[in-house]
Amino acid sequence: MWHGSTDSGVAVSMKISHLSRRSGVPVPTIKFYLREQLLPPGVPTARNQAEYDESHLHRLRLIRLLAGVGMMSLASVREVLAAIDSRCLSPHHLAQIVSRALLPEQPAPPTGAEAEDLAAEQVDRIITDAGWCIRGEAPERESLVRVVAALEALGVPIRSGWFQPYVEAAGRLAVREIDQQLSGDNGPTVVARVVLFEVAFAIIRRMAYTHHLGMRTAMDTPER
Amino acid sequence: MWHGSTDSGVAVSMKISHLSRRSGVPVPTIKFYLREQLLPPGVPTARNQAEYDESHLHRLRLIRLLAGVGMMSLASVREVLAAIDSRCLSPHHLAQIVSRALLPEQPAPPTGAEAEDLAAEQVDRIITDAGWCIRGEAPERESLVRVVAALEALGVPIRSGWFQPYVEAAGRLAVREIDQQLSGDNGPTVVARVVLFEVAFAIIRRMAYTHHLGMRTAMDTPER
DNA sequence: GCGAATGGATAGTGGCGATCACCACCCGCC
DNA sequence: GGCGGGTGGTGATCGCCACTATCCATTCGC
Repeated sequence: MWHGSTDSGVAVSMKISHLSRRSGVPVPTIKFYLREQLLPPGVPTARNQAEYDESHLHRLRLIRLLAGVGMMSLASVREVLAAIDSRCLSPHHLAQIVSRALLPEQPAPPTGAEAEDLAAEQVDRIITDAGWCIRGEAPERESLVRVVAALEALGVPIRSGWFQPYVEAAGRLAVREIDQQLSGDNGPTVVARVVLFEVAFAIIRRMAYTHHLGMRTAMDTPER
Repeated sequence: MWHGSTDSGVAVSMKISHLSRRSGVPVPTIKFYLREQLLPPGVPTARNQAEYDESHLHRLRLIRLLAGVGMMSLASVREVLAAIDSRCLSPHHLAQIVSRALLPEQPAPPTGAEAEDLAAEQVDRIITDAGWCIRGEAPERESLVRVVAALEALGVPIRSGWFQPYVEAAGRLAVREIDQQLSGDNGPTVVARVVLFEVAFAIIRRMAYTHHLGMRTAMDTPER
């Protein structure tokens, strides 16, 4: 596909077109990322020549991973990259930043504050029942309040304990994931792991859903 | 908030401004949705007058739910609404359509087909191990293959059985959700349920993650 | 009767993620 | 030595999307 090139060789440095070929990202887009400071500049060898290395390739791949698979905006990508670059962050803090960058930042729709408060109460109960210490201003809490409010507006009663299985499952998976990455992972790897696990589980969930729907409904598949 | 109005009364019909007030959606946007055929036209009473009813309000809320909470494009919203309107679909088929509308339709990045095949093999093993019957062309499978390929490119080995806990958890939750909605739900309710469950669990997962990270790292929270 | 609201239609906005165009320059190769 | 294509840097431009804005003849409601 990339007609050979030095992909498996010891190419410690390359020009932009080479970087483009190895990453699959078009040259103008790489230039754009450079301009946006998502990608650090290469080391200049002349007025209009610069050399890029493996680190640029890795970062380029990471950007495409975050934006493509993780569906982050470039602004969020920038934040995550900044977190990676500031080496003073533990892998765990880093993971949390990524996790939060993954959740949609809805601009707080003007929902009636009445139902909102009731939902907030429910959410708080869920959180305390779970034994979690989540701060009140956490973006996760905000989002969940909105969702619960919507559920209740729909007539789905959120009895206490309703979310128990979800909470338990989430807890188990979280512990597992954290254990997995406790070992010596560097910044980018932690980030990529978090994103990919998140997305992978969402897909698996959908697969399970589809399968069990198929089980219940013993019919031909609708084929879209 | 909506200065009283007939929100709790028996308003079977209303004008566009009333619809706007009760839904919180600005009039121009409602007009836009009407133009885009996301919202059916009201019953005309004169050349430039039409009456809207509760069904319009519900649909409007559903549109905002799908687009806002579910983060669907209006194109996907349109598909889902069409599925609701074609009454020949079982709740299960409907749920599946929604579930698929929720997953991102990435335009298949030009990844090397080599790693792709290897990942496809892994994914197939995961699926068969889980005992699921997912068709090879299912969009879920496609997406998962891409994610697994990315994971492997990152050096995260996907041994067989690695995803076991995920698969089991997903299965349990799926069964639970399907059970919940087996009873007499109408189209819109099924759709809203699927979307809200999906989003809610994603948030709960993130909460669990944050909590357990906090447990491991007994430090002050970074506060973004 | 008259101001405000309505429907219908066309045009415009703002943000985002690239992509194009241009240009001086530099490298490799004949 | 020269020439053709690649290179960096920059500003402009594009396409898409989800809305908004503007206008106008009509019509409602008081």
